[in-house]
Amino acid sequence: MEAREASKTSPRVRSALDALERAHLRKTPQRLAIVRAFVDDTTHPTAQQIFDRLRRAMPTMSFATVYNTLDALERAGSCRVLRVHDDGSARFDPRVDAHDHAICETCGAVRDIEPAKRARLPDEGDLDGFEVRAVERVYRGLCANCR
Amino acid sequence: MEAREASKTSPRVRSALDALERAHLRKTPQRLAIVRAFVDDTTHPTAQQIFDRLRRAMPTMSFATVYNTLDALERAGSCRVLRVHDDGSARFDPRVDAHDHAICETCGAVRDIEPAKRARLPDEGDLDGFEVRAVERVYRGLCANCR
DNA sequence: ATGATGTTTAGAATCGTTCTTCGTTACAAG
DNA sequence: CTTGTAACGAAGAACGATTCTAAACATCAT
Repeated sequence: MEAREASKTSPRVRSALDALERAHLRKTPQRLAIVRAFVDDTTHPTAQQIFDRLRRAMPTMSFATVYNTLDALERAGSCRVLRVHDDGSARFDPRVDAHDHAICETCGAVRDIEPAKRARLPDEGDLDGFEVRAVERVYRGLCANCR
Repeated sequence: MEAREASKTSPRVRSALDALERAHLRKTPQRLAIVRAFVDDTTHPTAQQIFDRLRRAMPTMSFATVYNTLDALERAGSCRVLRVHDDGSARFDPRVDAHDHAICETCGAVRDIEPAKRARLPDEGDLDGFEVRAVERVYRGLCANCR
């Protein structure tokens, strides 16, 4: 029973719902379902993949709601959008702390990577007045499975 | 007259055409026009922008030909595709040597950045068997104009 | 409980990109 | 030079991902 209770309020689910609250966004059943289906997923799913998972439990769920909710979560600061594939499709990442991504050129899998210790920014001179607010690093290559 | 001659065979134009030849791709008038319109452009244009420039000189140019040619150039190794904007649209970059990009969150401009000296890869342990073939670094922030 | 406001639904619309069909052109072999 | 073959380009239709629209509905502060 403790496990069941914990699954309802896993730390990530709780933090996503708190973020919605802070942003004055309503906690609707749809949003709750999407948060639960997505927030502990490290595979960087597409909106379609999240939608497919939810159809079973909420058959009336609209595709637009998935986009709207992920958008709301992003505005609330508990989700990020990633565009790392050739087709430009959006992948959603529930991790919002600093981290990088490795993309397998063969199978397309996206994996979180801890950033290099003492990673460097370009020399100020090379930035030429540009003010860096965020850094994204993408490693392209072959995952352990595909090698 | 030297200037005119040089403009017809700028080093980048020549290198792009050589690359086409090496890849056994034909040097058609359309491809030549696209190469000339694009190869010295550091603004990372969309296919639409390149198409608009060419309309004047080649009114019959098809939109698909722009994509096909940029694709051919990419396969030939003298162009890269960049997807750094929220809409996932493709930007084309004639620079194929190692460099990074800064994206202005206000105006959307994309600027080439020289990579940091001694930039680091993540620790092998964190890569967990992933074989890195290429690294892309994107800096998001404010360009000198928009600050 | 109630109402103002925010949200969902379903499907249409949009946007960037790719595909398809067919006519044209380049190049090679004779 | 002529012809065959494959590559290429034009035009527009098709496609897939995402966003918009209008109307019905649900949430939450009061």
